[in-house]
Amino acid sequence: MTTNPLQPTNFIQAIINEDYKSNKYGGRVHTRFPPEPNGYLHIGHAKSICLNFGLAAENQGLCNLRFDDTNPAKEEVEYVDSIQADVRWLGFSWDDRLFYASDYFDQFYHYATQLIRAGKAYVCDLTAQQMREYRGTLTEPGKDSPYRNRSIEENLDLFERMKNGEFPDGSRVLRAKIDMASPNMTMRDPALYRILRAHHQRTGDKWCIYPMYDYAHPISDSIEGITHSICTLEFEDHRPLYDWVLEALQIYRPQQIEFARLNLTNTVMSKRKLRELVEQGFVSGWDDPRMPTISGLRRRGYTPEAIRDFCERIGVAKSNSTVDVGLLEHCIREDLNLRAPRAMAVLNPLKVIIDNYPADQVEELTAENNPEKPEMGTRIIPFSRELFIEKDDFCENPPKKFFRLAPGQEVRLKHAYIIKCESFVKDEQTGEILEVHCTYDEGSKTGGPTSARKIKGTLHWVSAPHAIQAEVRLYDYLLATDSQSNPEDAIETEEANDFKDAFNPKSLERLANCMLEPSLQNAACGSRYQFLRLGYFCADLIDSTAGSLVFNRVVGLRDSWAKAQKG
RNA sequence: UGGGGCGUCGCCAAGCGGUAAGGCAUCGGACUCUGACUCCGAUAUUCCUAGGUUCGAAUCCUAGCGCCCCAGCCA
Repeated sequence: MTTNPLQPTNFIQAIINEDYKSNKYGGRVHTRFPPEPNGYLHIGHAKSICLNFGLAAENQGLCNLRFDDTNPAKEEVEYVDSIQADVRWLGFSWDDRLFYASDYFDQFYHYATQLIRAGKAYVCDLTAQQMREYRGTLTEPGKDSPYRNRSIEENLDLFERMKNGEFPDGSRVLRAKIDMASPNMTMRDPALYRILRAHHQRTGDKWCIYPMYDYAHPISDSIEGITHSICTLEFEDHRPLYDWVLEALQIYRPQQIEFARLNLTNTVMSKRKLRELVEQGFVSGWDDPRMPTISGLRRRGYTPEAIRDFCERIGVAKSNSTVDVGLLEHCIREDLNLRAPRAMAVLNPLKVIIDNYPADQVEELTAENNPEKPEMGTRIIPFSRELFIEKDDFCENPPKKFFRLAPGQEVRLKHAYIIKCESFVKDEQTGEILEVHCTYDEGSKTGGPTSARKIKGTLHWVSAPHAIQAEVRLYDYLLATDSQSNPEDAIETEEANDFKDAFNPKSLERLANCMLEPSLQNAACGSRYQFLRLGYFCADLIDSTAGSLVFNRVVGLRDSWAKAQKG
């Protein structure tokens, strides 16, 4: 109970504030997150989770987790487990309020008989095909089912026999008696119960009739004392039915509020499409780091904090929108910049030999772990005569403003010395640069007498004899469409018969021969680092082991040089 | 030609009759032993269009236009 309404941050909070004023729910705020356990949660669900749990928390209210398990044909325990893990990982708690719509099956049944007694529901024997024909079209009214005026006694008898398994699947349904001529298709005597012999993961074979969403949802909300039942826009047309059910039953009435679901550029967000990617092998699973699923983002290296921040920044409204994935990337960079320790890793190694450095000498250099946070301490990095630098950091014929290594050019090695490129060895057949020879300025070591010299470029590097070889996986967008410059095309491609035509064949690039600084040897699975000048990387939760490290690139650092080169 | 929604900067999004917040992106510049971070500055005389009401409109009225959703015994 709050006495000072919050400054509304979105239209739903504004409604809550109004409800406080009118004392609609006695000052209570009670929401729920009601996933159907038929797939993995994705970033779109995260928006809903943050909204529901967030609104409850900010208004000193409660939020339930409720599985909408009314269709056993599609639902599996694997999904209920993953959903709970994901919600928890995102940082939300439902305490002891974990519910299942199936908890209420007896109650639903009882209420249904009540509707029949009130003359508001009837058993209909029309086939699915016939029902479709009787329903009419968007512009023409439907016509009454010939079974619409059965007696209450007959309906009661038939419904009970439906429950008792006396009729085959699909042979009859229980329907609400509303209005076959309603301009709202949802109100044309919608089905409330169907006969379906499917084993339910929680109720087993107790039932052979299962309630429909439109019937089960309002009652579940009512039973749980939900105040604000938040759902997505496509249910707007269902709101009159939601209200009708509760009104007909004369039970407590929550209010349904709809908001626009999240769409993200360069990816897909429907469970159907995500499942296709998984089942047809486009990705390795629901948790493939390219997937916009919570488990995929987690494996990629995203933090719950970044995802929550993202959900706050995108806002909540009713207009269909597609958020630029760049905002998500911004959120994880901002979070990891402050938290991730730095390390040096070379993805595409090029040998550098410091000709005037003693062959058998090894120095232990000190490097800060995070310049943003001195309290994160320092670590030791070995330096020796032979190093690896990034192939991209050397150029035989450098373009203007190339502040990296090139013949005759000087560059600073991070935490170490200033070196100068004297010569290089090139494979004349392939044109590949094989090694680069340099000399170093002995006094230029970090902290040394000539270290303050102005040098434009600083490179990351790894001591060759000390380097740890590792695999690094670079990810790009799932869909290659550039919806920014050509939104129409993107939508067409994505919605085409086969959105997979837009699948980005370069969405995964594996680099097996990367060289890491030795401090990374004990990187724990899931630990995140900023590889200097490259981006943020996360030791893979599944494939990385001490003997064979595997890092995923969470997101690259912003790169104004690359951008300038392109433009 | 039915019903329900939505239309404010490239992408999100505030605004609710008093003279266009903020974020992302973009473009300049400063700083820099990460071309990162940070910092400074720029960026809608205009709110889908056209009329109208008003001293005053993105906000009210009228008429259009555009986009999304609905004809599952899915959710």
